[in-house]
Amino acid sequence: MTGTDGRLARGERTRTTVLDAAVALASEAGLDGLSLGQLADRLHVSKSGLFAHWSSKEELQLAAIEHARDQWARRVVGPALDRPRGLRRLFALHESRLAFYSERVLPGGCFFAIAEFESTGRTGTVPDRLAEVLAEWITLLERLVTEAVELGELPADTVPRRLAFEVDAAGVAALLHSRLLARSLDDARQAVLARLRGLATDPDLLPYD
Amino acid sequence: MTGTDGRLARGERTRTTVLDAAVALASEAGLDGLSLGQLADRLHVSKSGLFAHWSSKEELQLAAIEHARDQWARRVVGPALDRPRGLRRLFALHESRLAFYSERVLPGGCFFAIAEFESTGRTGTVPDRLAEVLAEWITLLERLVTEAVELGELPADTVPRRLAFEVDAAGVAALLHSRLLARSLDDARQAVLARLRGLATDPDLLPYD
DNA sequence: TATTAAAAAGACCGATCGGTCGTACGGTTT
DNA sequence: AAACCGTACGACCGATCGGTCTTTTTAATA
Repeated sequence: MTGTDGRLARGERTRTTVLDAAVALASEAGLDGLSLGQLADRLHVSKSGLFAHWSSKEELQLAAIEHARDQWARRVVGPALDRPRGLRRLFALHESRLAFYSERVLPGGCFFAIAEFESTGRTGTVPDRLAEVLAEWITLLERLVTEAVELGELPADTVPRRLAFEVDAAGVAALLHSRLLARSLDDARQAVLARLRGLATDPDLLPYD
Repeated sequence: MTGTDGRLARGERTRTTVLDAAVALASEAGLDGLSLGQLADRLHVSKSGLFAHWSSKEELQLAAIEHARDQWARRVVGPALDRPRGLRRLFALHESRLAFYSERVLPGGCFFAIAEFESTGRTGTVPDRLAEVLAEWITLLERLVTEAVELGELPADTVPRRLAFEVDAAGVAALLHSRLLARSLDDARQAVLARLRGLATDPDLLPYD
């Protein structure tokens, strides 16, 4: 009987638990401010126990990136892909992103935003991987815009890159100011909604408010 | 003769030099990542020499905030206030902000952006002061929008808070992605320009491209 | 039951963190 | 000249950083 090895299962459980806490901690302090000692304390495990699973802080950082990416795919991208292709899917993606922030899934708001700020000007495997994941995100936004154009729901002269930038910008600013400006999440929703309804060939594809 | 005390003058010179470096360093590593040891090394002074001017790291952080605020007022806000009140001044503010980023005045791009991200969820005099400065900035944007409305250059039903949010959002996203997306600064300019021209009662107040 | 291997702990390392203290230099005042 | 004060330094402190090594615990297998 070798179907489930209790030891490996325990390790996998531990790994998931640690990465959950690591992503949460890093969303506040950044990947750099992520301290192994604090992480161990918070989880009531020993610091050296962490090194049994990741051979260095950098490896844990890389694992945390993958963990955060999975979380984002499941909680933000996934639900949007359930909506019909085109304008509605684009706006749904924006909305589920804002929901991720307002529900305070992560205490710091967003793992990748602070990580991207932190890695400006630096080099290494961590910034490289972050750049890849962020390029993925922008590409997804552009693709959803392009699909809406192809479906005739947005004008043919739309510049997907720029509209994707605008939608993302509202999300970024909403996150950055969410502590300071009470209405930032609502503003971000309204701004994108008004913008998309203004461009749409059929505004009724989107909610009124 | 007590017009200028050489000792005080020397101290003031040192303080300015240190704060210049501190703001530059913090724009990359954040106010938290700002290390007194690294700062001292970079300036070729002793670490304890810094404590002759600021009694703690927190005091230096607060002084750096004021220094960065002065720099922002001089290099970004000042030039915009030279333009005529209304739409032109609003767009000039957005442009000089983007110029601040593209000229790489600070190696990390912007002192306040990373500081705001860093201080999410924390309390203390540093986050409090940061919140004040950022509220100042948003209020300035709102005031310029309101002035444009009062001059009849923007429609009467404009919501200043929301338009200010949109303009700021483009700037924030431009900064965040400036390392990753080559055209982010240009996109931020075009997006706001198109948005303002679309709203303006007289689009000719703004450039064509 | 004895063996084996993964998981976790504990003691410890050099480096760096923010911060303190005593001291020396140099310009100002008396 | 002496007293004074702002500036700056070097030595040093306890705490924490990322990381290593050895040992103990836990669970599956022979």
